[in-house]
Amino acid sequence: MAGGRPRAFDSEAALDRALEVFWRQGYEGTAISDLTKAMGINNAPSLYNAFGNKEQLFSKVLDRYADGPARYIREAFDQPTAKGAVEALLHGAADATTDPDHPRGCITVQGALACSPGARTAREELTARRAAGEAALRARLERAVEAQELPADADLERLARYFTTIYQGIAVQAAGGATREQLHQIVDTAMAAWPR
Amino acid sequence: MAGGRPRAFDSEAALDRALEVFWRQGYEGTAISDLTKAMGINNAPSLYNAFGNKEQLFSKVLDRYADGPARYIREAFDQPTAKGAVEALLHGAADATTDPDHPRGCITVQGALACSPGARTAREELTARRAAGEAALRARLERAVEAQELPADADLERLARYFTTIYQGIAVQAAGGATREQLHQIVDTAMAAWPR
DNA sequence: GGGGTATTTTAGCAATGGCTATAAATCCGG
DNA sequence: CCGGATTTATAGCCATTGCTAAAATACCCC
Repeated sequence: MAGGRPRAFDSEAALDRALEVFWRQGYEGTAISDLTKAMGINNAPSLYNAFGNKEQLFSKVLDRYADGPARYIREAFDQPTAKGAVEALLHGAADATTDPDHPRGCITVQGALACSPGARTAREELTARRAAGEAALRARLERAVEAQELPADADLERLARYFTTIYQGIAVQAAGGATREQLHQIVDTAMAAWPR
Repeated sequence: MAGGRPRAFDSEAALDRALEVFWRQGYEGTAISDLTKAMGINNAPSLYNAFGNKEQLFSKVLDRYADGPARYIREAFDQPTAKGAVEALLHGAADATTDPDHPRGCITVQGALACSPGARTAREELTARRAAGEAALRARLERAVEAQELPADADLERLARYFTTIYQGIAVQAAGGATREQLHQIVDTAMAAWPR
């Protein structure tokens, strides 16, 4: 078994660059040439060889996003209380969506909200990932019922959907230029809906 | 003064069709050929002659949106109380973003959240219109202070931004497939933040 | 029916879209 | 230094993008 000609670029760094572009311009607003340029790849075939087609690259980029800039989401669920978890999630979103080192907003929200039929797969993937986030939050709330932090008759689906809506609204606000402080204020206001 | 050859299509009906397409596919996901097809115009020059270029058409479409499917927004502010106005606004959004006669979501949110540099003007126009909505809500809250519905020290900017965030979150939820009932529930939950 | 006006029609341009066949280059093990 | 493996490089395909010049058509008024 031999080795073959080595990659001329770092795969993970290239994925980070691709993430940046998709994040800023959305799936449909991103051309392959935008990607190769940003990723430091001189030619399209190298990109296709390494990451598959545009859809497949987008999917890999979303994984990278979840493990990188959006890592705080999973970590938020590790908070000792569900209320703390939601606060960590939303304050984390306020920070992440206004991080000067990244595009504004959340790629899961703005990556492909409305698009042509040709981008349907990408849109559906994002929809599924958003639904998965909501489900994860709901699961965290269920643990809170078991721990008697929340009453047994709390409407967890409703709560999870509400806070997910806050999250997504924050992402839109960030994309529109809201400041970090303003977003944190929104979170504080939103927490008024926490069951008492 | 003469008349010239008459239009072969109804301008307002054509705008409604264009709205539908931009709403469903976003600014960047919509091709001129998509528009002419949907608008019942056989050729591009007729469209350019009647509505200007893509950006200008998009702007006209947004006006049409505000006067049509999104008319409920302005009307909501006419409610006798500010709380009633916010409720009318958000419950109206729950209905409008899930209207089976229109695409899901809100064109102001999903029309151009993240896009290529070529769509910058469209994105900025949408951002401005969202900011205008937030400002209008804030103005309505100011009237409520004058009417002593709200305390003089209420943080109106914060409240307006919070409910705007709810509105935008609802739009994302709707685009992702949430049901009308679920969205109304979100509104009820969100109203817990109303000052007491 | 002719003049003036505004529209539609036809045809197409230059640029870009995603993607790929083919060939050259660079590695490893022997 | 050769053979197998893998990646890069060159070049380009075909469809579509937003948009437009030029010509043909249809109306009103006189």
